[in-house]
Amino acid sequence: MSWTDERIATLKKMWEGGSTASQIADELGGVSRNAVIGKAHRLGLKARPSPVKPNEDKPEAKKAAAPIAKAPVKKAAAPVAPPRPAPAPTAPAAEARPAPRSDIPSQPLPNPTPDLPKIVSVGPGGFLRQGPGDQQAPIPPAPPRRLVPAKPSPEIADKTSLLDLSDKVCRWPMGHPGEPDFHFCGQAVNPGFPYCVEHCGRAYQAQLPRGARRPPPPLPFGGPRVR
DNA sequence: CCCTGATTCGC
DNA sequence: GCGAATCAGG
Repeated sequence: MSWTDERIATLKKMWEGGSTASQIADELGGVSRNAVIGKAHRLGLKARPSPVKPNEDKPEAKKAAAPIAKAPVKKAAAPVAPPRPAPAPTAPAAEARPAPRSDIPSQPLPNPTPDLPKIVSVGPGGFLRQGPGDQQAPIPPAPPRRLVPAKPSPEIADKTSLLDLSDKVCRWPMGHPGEPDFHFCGQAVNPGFPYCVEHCGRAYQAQLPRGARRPPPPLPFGGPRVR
C-alpha cells in the first residue's frame, strides 16, 4: 500500500482525533501500526501522550553536561568489564529488622500519628480487632444507580463517523476532532470530489479579483445540470 | 504478556 | 520516504 492523499488525510484526522496508531492502522488496512506512527512523525504530527516520554530536560545546563551520550548500542557487545557503579552513599541507618514472623500478620497500617498509638489486637481468624474509635465509616452505602443500556453514543447515533466514510460519501468534517459529536457530512458526494456539492462550494472557492464582489458566486461545478 | 508511542536504521 | 525492529513505560 502507498500513502495516497486520502489515506494521509484519514491518518491525520484519526491521529489528531486521538485514535491510537493501531486503530488507524487497521482502519486504513494494509499498513502496520509502526507504519502509521512512522508516517505520522514524518508528516510532522506528533506530541501525543506517549507512555515513554515523561519529561525532557530543559536546556539549562548548570554544570557541564555529562559527555556520556545515550549510546543506544543495540547489540554491540561491550567486551569491557561490566560497569560497577559505586553504591549510593546513603542509608546510613538501616535498622536491623527483627526476624520476620509468619505466624502473626504484621500490622498492615503503620500508624502515621505515633502520638496516639492505636491498640490493635489480632483476632482468632487473623483479623485486626478495632477499638470503638476506629470506626471509619467504610460502609459504602449502596449507591442508587440506574444503569442505562450502553449506547454507542446518542450524539453520533446516526451521524457519519470516520468508519462510515467511503468514496461515495461527503467527507466534510462537522465539528472538531475529539469532540463527542464529531462526525462527517455524509451526503452523497459530488461525483469526482470528496465532498458533496454544498461542501465542494466551501472547499473550492474561486479567487475573485479584489473588489469584484458578486453576490451569487457561481459554483464552478456540481449542481443539477441545466440544459 | 498485552498495550502504547518513539526511535533507529537498512532499504 | 518507508516500515520492521527495537526500545521503553503503563
